[in-house]
Amino acid sequence: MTPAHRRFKDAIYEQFARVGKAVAAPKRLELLDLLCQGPRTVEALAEQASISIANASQHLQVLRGARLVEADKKGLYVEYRLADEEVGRFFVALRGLAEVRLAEVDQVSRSYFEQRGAMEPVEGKELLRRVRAGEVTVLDVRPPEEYRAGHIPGAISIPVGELKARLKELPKDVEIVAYCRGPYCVMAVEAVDLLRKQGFKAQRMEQGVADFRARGWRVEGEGVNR
Amino acid sequence: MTPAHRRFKDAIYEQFARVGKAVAAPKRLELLDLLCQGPRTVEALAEQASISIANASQHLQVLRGARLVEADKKGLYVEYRLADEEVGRFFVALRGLAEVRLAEVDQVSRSYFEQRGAMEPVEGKELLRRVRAGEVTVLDVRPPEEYRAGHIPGAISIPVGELKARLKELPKDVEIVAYCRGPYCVMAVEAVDLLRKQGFKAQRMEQGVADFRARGWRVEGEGVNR
DNA sequence: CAAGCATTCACGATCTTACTTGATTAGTCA
DNA sequence: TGACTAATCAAGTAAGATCGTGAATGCTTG
Repeated sequence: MTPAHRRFKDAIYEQFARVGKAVAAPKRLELLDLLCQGPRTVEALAEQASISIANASQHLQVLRGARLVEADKKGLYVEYRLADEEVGRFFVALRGLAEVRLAEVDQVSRSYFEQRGAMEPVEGKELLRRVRAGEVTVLDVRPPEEYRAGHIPGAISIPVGELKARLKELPKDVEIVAYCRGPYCVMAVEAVDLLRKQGFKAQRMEQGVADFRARGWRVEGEGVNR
Repeated sequence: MTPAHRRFKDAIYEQFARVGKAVAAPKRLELLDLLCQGPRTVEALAEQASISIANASQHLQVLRGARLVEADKKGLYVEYRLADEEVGRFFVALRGLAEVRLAEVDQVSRSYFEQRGAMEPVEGKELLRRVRAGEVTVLDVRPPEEYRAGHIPGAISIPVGELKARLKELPKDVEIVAYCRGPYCVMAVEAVDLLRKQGFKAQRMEQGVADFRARGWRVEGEGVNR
């Protein structure tokens, strides 16, 4: 017969493990990362994570079972979103722990970004300071829905696909800092690439809105599409 | 043929999931929690988590594979410890997320603590303030190794098993605040129970050293048994 | 009411994980 | 050296997870 305190501990850690299990699959982490950018339909999530809709639906239900995300019907679509700001912070913490502890994260991203000629010339901290102080033009290159769901204060929105056609909206003389979904998203890398070739002074910022929120910094335009 | 950016994303999220998988099993979380209190041998961990030694060893290797813990041989024993303070903070964050999001955590612990007559009469914040200000006698009822590996500044160490025999070491007039491994550990509950029956003014503090570290507060006697 | 569509459910194939038992390794101490 | 011991490894089983396919659900719109 198991003693009561053992049964209690087993029950408690089993609950904790619900959260652990929810973040144990790579695809669920990718979905969570996408949801950190803003709410989305199942279809959009499936497409952006490159999985089938049925599969996405199942993963989302696992996440919902752990109460990390919530869903409600918006007309014909079901819209999923993070259940709580705390979930975004937790995701950023997990990602940060992986970055700190797993050398492979650095290897994988280094090999990818280097082969694309992406570099880290400017000090991250100094760049963040200038962004926050409004000393540079901040450019959000994510899809417009994500910009609407929340963006860095003062940023202008030009999706990376439209950038080439909308270059005239950008200043040639002041420095431009482009950002996207976060350190492992490539949209801002592409944007900076293009801008530099066109003679702009452009930098990439690794942080996205999830990182800003996790640091307790202000994010503009939240809750617009609730 | 999968595009390069997809392969990159898959590789990155797979790395993140290593951390997720490591915290997906209840027993591994229990081991992690124990290791937050201080380094331990495989045998001690197995016993305290109520699993076989072989099983504990395997779980510990999973944790080590995710670089969350480190091990080195100390004479006849292998001593495991957290790889990084960040790991302790991550564990506290996961636990906190489960507490906030999962009503079951509250239910399970409430039903257990209530049936033992444990209560939360004092405001947690006010209690913490008094502990940090040194206005009360702080009592650490964990095993002495754990006290040695790190304890709340100014706390005195009397393991819960020895408490009855060592009551004379405690003051009758000033308030005593007992703590143990954390909110889901029952040692401090027992201690407070005993103390009150003996006419002491005793309170239980839910926080343990892991919580103090996670808040960036000072912990005394760290690294003594490295 | 019926057609259309986004999402979920159900089932099965394949893979992974947790845990046990028993053997093996690598260190200690007489 | 040889008995002893902590920890790991290896193999097997049972349970659980991932993901695809195709059918079912339920809302919306004509």
